[in-house]
Amino acid sequence: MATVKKEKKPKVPKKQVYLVDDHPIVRQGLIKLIGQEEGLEVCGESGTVSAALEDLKKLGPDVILVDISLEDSNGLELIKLVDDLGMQIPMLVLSMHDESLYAEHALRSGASGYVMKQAASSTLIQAIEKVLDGEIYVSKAMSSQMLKMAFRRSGEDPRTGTDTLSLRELEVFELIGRGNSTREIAEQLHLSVKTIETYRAHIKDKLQLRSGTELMQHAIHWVETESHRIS
Amino acid sequence: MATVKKEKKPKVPKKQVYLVDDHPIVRQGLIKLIGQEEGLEVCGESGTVSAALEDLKKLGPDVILVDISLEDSNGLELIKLVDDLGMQIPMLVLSMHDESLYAEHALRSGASGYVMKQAASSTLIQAIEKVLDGEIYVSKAMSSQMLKMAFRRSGEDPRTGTDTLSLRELEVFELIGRGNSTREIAEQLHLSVKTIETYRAHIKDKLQLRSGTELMQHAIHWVETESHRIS
DNA sequence: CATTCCCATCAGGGTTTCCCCGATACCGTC
DNA sequence: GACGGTATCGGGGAAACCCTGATGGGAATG
Repeated sequence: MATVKKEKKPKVPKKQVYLVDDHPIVRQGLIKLIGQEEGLEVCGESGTVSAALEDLKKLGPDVILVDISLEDSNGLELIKLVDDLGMQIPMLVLSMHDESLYAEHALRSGASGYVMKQAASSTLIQAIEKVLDGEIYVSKAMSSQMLKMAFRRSGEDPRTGTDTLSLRELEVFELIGRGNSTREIAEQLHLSVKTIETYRAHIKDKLQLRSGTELMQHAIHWVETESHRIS
Repeated sequence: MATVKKEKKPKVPKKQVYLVDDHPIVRQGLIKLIGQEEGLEVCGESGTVSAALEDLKKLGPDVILVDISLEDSNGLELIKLVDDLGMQIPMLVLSMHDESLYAEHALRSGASGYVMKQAASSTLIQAIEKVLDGEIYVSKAMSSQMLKMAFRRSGEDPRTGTDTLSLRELEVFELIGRGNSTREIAEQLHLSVKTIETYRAHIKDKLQLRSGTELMQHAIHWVETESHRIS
């Protein structure tokens, strides 16, 4: 089914878009939204990493839209897998999660862009076209922040901002992420509360976080996603 | 565009659907999805409670689709407001949040149904038509669970977990998980800081958490994982 | 229909933590 | 040997937390 209306002049073949999102309703919506565009067409969709991988080999789309949270795994895992397979397909992350928490991870995993679902639908279309042209898309606010980050550590192995932290700071960061309070950390490390407070301040400074709440959010997030491959 | 085949006889006027969702992309998708149906038509949409209330008075739709998380408030608040205004409009909650956490609250607030975004789009259409007929829609799993709950309403084992939280408490819990401070939450909900502190205390109590740090840890973890788990 | 229970909202006052100012001392390194 | 980074602490005010209340409004129970 889904016979396309004006099939008569296929001189410019439509770019094929593949969708990966665990919300069928959102998928259906995206199909309609993208199908409305002149140069775009949805060639397939799924809600799981496994189904997506199968489809991708068969369909060979021009661009992939990936949600972060999927039924069986994480969208970033899919992106890494596709990237490792050597397929040269631009991938755009479409997520309701906050950009500041995921965008950098997404790009490092191999994505070409990040769009929040809070964004306007025109933004999504723009982003798709940008990554189809081989460029990177993130919001303006995000790109300027990432540029700042990139400048201050030019030398080393670029991971997250955590690599600018000193050993002690990293230790404290991890303990924060595990749910310890300032006092508990001080006791655990046999240090003064004041010292831990200083570390918190330094970490916030280096990671450009505004409040202690934000610090905690990032610490917990980091512990859950990335601490296992460091220690 | 999208000229419907048999438009010549509008003897059965289309039912007017109003959308409230804070994700523009999802809204666009829903418009296309619903507009595709014979008997349905989207007459308006917004992402905020205030805008929705204005529109509703003017448009008088036949049914309202409401997301839980909105830009300025909570979808259930909107439902209560509309319910209190005496408008006899069936309202259907459409949310990415787990049904077991919100469905009961939603129905108590005055909604006629609850559909998760993880559901198939055909489910949504069915649900819309059911509530248009004046009936209640929840998933089969949910309805049986609610029946069970209703039967053993003798105040036995107090359930532990997020489902013991009241509406306000859930709201605050989620805002904590999104990295908001107490003051920020108070401002966002137009409440006193003291009130938010009370909620935090209640949440800690109900969830058996010891420190505010632990509360935050759980809230952040919940926000990050809850959106893609289906029970 | 009085009682009880939960929910939503807020206050007072003491304790703890956060945050912005420091400080000292130990390192390298250039 | 001046400089920058690290590790360690402190003072003091602002903010958040914690405990103990209070009020009013529903819903449930008897």
